[in-house]
Amino acid sequence: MAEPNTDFRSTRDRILDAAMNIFSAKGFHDTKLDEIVAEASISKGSIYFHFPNKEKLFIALVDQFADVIERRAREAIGQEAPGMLRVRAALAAVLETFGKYRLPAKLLLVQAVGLGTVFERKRMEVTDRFALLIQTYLDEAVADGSIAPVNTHIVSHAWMGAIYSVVIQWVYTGEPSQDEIMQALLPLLLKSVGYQD
Amino acid sequence: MAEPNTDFRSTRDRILDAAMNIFSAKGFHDTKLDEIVAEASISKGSIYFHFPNKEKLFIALVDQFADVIERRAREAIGQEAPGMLRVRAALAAVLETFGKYRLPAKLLLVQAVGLGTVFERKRMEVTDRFALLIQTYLDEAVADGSIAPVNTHIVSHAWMGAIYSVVIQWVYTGEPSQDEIMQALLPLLLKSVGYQD
DNA sequence: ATGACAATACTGACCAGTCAGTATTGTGAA
DNA sequence: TTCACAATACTGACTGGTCAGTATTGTCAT
Repeated sequence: MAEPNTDFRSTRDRILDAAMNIFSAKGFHDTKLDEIVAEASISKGSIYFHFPNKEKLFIALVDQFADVIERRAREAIGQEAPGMLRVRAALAAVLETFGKYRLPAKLLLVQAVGLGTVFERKRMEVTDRFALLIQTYLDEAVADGSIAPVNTHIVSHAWMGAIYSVVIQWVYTGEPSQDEIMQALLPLLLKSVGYQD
Repeated sequence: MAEPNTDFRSTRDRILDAAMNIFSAKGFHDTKLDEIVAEASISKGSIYFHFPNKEKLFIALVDQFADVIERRAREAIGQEAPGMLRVRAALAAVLETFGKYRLPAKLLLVQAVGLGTVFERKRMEVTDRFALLIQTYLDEAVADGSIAPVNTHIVSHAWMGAIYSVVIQWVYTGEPSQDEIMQALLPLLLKSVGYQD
C-alpha cells in the first residue's frame, strides 16, 4: 500500500517544506492541512505524528526562520570591531538574509500577523528579539561616541519597521531590487542617527 | 416584543462600533459574528441587512479609518508652505491621528495583515495611498532643494514602516508615550534624508 | 513480534450565511 | 384623521459546508 519512498528527505522535512510553501502563499487560515498533505506527498496522519497541531506546525516554521536570521546577524557582528560598524554589519546581514529567503520572510512579516492572541505573542517575541539586538549595539555605538545620543528603543523599532515594510514591498512586487534596497535603505537608516559612511 | 430602542445611534453605527471593538481586539478570524451581535445588542440578520458579509464589514472599517487619516494629513499639508515643512506637517498629522485612534490603528496595522489575497490587496492599496502621499511631497522637497536627492519611493515606504512599527508597539504596550514618539521619531525620519529642524 | 511510522476513512464541532416572518415608518387617497 | 398599503428595518432559529483532528488498520525494518 505504501509507495516506496523515493524522496530521501525525512517525512518531517517534507512536511515543513510543503507547509512553508503553502502557508507563506495563502496564510494560516486559508491553508488546509489536506493541501500540505498533497504537496508533501505524505499522509495526514503523518502531520499529527510529527506535530501536535496546525498551530504548532506554523510556529515551528516561524521559529526556524527567526533563528536563522538572528544567527546570521550575530555572525556578521562577531567579525566587526565594536561601534557603528557592528550596527552596519548587522543591518546588512538581516537585509541579506531576508533577501535570500523570500518565503520565510513573507511568512514572518505577513502571514504571522493578525492571527489571534497566541500568534501575536510569538510575533512580538521575535520582533522584540531583533529590536533588542539592534538596540544593544546602538547603545554601544552611543557609548563609544560613534553617534550622538538617541532614544535607542524607538530607533531600533523604527528601523525594524522600515526594514520590514521595504522587504514586504519587495516580496510582493520584486521591486525595488535587493541591490537598490541595500544602497538606499542602509545609508538612510545610518543617516537617521547622524552617522555617515 | 421589540425592546424600545433607548440607544439613539443608528443600528448600522452600533454594528460598526461593536465590530471595531471586537475585530481590533481579536482579529478577523477569531471574531464571531455572534459576538458582534451581543456587543451591539442587535440581531444577526441586521448585520446582513447593512453589510453583504463579514469580510465587507471588516473592510468598511478599514476604509473608514484610512479616509480619516488621509483627510487629516491633507488638511495639515494644506496649511503649510511647500517644501520640507509640508512633509513634516503630514508626518505629524499621521502620527497624531494614529495616536488619537488606537483601535482603528490596531485594526489597520495588525488585524488587516495576513488575511488572504482580498484583504492583502486592500491593505496594500491603503499603504500605497499613504506612501504615495508622502512620496509626492518628498519629491517636491527634493525639487525645491530643501533636501538632497534620494530614492523617494524607498524612503516613503521605509518611513511608513517605521511609523507603523512604533505605533504598533505603542498600541500594545502604551510605551513609548505619544510625546516621546513625536519627539524622537519625527527628527529621526527627517534626519534620515539629511534635513535638520 | 514489536515498535516506529504511514495511509485513509471518518467524525462532529463550529459558524457564516439564510430566510420566513414581524415590526416600524412612510405615503397618499378619501 | 384615519385607513390601506407599501417600503424599509429588523429578528433569530435554522442549515449545510467545511476542515481540524481522530480512529483504525497497514507496512516494514530490525
